[in-house]
Amino acid sequence: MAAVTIYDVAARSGVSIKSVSRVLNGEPNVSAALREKVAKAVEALGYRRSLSARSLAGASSSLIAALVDAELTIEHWRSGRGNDYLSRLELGVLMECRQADYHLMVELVDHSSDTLERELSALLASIRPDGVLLTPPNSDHPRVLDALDRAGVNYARIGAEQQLSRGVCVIMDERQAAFDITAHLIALGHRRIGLVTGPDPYSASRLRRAGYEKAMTAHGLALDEAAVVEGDFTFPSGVRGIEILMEQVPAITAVFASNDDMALGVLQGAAAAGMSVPRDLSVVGFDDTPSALFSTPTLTTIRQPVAEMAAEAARGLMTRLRSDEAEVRGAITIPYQLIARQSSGPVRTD
Amino acid sequence: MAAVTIYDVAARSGVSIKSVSRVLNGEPNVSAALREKVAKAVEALGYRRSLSARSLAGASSSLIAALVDAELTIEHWRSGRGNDYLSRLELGVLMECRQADYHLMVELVDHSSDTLERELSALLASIRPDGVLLTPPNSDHPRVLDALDRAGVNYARIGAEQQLSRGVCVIMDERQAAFDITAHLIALGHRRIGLVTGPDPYSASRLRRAGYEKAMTAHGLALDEAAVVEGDFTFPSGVRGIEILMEQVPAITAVFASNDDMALGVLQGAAAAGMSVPRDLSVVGFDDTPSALFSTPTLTTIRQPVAEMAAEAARGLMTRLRSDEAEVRGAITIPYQLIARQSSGPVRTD
DNA sequence: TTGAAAGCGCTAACAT
DNA sequence: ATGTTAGCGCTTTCAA
Repeated sequence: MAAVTIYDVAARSGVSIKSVSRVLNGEPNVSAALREKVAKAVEALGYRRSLSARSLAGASSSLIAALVDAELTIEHWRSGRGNDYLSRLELGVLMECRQADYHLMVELVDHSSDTLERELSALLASIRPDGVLLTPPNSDHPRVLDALDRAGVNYARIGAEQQLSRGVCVIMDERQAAFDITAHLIALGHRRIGLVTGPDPYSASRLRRAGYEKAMTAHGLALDEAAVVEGDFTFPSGVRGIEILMEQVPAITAVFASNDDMALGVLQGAAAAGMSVPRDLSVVGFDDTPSALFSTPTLTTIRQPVAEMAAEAARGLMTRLRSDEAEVRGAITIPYQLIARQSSGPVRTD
Repeated sequence: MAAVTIYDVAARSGVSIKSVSRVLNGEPNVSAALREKVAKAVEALGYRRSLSARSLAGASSSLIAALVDAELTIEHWRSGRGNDYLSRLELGVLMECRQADYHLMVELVDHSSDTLERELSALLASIRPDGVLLTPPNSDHPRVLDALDRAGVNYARIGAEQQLSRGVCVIMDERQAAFDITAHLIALGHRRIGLVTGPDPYSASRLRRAGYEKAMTAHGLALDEAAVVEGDFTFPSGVRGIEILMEQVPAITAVFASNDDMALGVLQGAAAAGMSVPRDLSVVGFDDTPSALFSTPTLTTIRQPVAEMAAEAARGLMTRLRSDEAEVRGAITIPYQLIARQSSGPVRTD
């Protein structure tokens, strides 16, 4: 079971280990004959370069570390749910890693820890990834970015909002998307449109609210404080949201929930109150989670191409790794899509 | 930016690198004073052992590789969906890795490749994980197991069915669960119960079908070939499933779909056909995906504690790694839960 | 175009 | 209880 090493390959092909290394790395100045000999020996022996030896000796580890928020993860773990966002994200990254021959390591990072910097630099010192992939909320966390900068490691930020010149940023125009979906409701004749926002610390919450407000005022509609309630991105908070809204704004005909889970809650709350969607109430969400397709009625929402964003981020990161931080470009914006389904319809005029 | 090495720590604390190594690894025969000195130097320098150096020099890499099916992943990636099962699984593993100071690497493996063995041994030769985590369908793939055995690497198998003495197996009693949920329908008075199965290659499909059949015959109900249709675990195949069933078995009053996605499809198909669930038709699924809670009506199903299974698998694997394969125990069976929601009700008797 | 030799930062025998 | 010395399997100078 002794592993096949570069020495075995060198011996079998009758060349030096350096030559083998050259062939393996596709370096120039190697004769075709030598290349051929080595390739044959590699094939015959089933040789594979050791990742750890390579990262120890060389400058690169071929490792991409995805830094996932611990708190969020633990919460999901507790409730026995998966994380659709993360799952899609990982799929995207995985596909790119496979192509570019990188390996993906998934690490938990507690963004709310007060020893955050220490933990991060410890992690980086230990695994020495070539690049780091940041997911929300870490992608917008200045202390995280600072720590990575200090460690001198390249990173890509998915769904970032601020300081978009730092790292490879891949974003979606959340504000415009929220504007669009609100405008969609207005186009259907709705005037009294409620909003169930997400928690304020999330940049997504703020941006989506801004888009909603912009759409309202752009169409000459008044902003009504009573028509806005704050949720926490969970299903129950959506149920509560619509209950409050119905009380505060009895004439309400449409609701924009800041994410699908809450929109689904709104759907259920509306049903419980005897309202028929979309006849009595139009409901729209944001994210296009799988459930948006399975709900009754199916949910009008914004599709966020998370996997694509992640793939783009990974690609950007790898490009940067290759070119040694040569090119510095701005954020990459990925297009979203407004998916009109059954939950939104023309305002009732009886 | 030069990395802090064990030599730096040794120099600062005035001891040899071996002593530092001893302290770091918690080896015996170290005086408290020395331990103290080293700890201080480590702290002061912010020293972290290099993963690659450790795995190169030592016998262990502190790496767990999760082998995820490429085909399945690519399919999810194409359709822009996440994979709830995998997501939950990963959460469970991640929590354990964090505790035991292992790192998780996620790798795609194409179980249908005809160079499967080569790819696997190449992967193992390259990253040299201490242990491997197998997810379905790889966890039941003899060629995969053989390749891992040949490489001499320990593995845990999640959701395995066959040869449960190989590796650390963590399973759920799918057959019994299917039996239970079928019996649940029978107890509600249903006699004509349809089954939408999953694809045959999946052991889960076969086991669930077996449980269904056992429950039927155990309660003196005839097995009707026409009441069984094969789906492919997707939502559309559920829609098609109920369409076919209604045609083949007009008197049908209940359907057991082999997973939730298909059950949700059945729900939609039934609604499209003007049937009210559960008044006209009871529907049950399997998995308890998030959507099961958001559907209208909410879905009666079997809750599979995937995260727990994965955590248990990881724990078992790590134990085995520690004890050098000392203990050989059988499969670990994790309890499931029948969750009765709105989609199943007493048979209509008018 | 090719090769020899010196590390990379650890662990592991083998002293002491 | 502590230290010395080899490697682990590569990449990287530096020579030839």
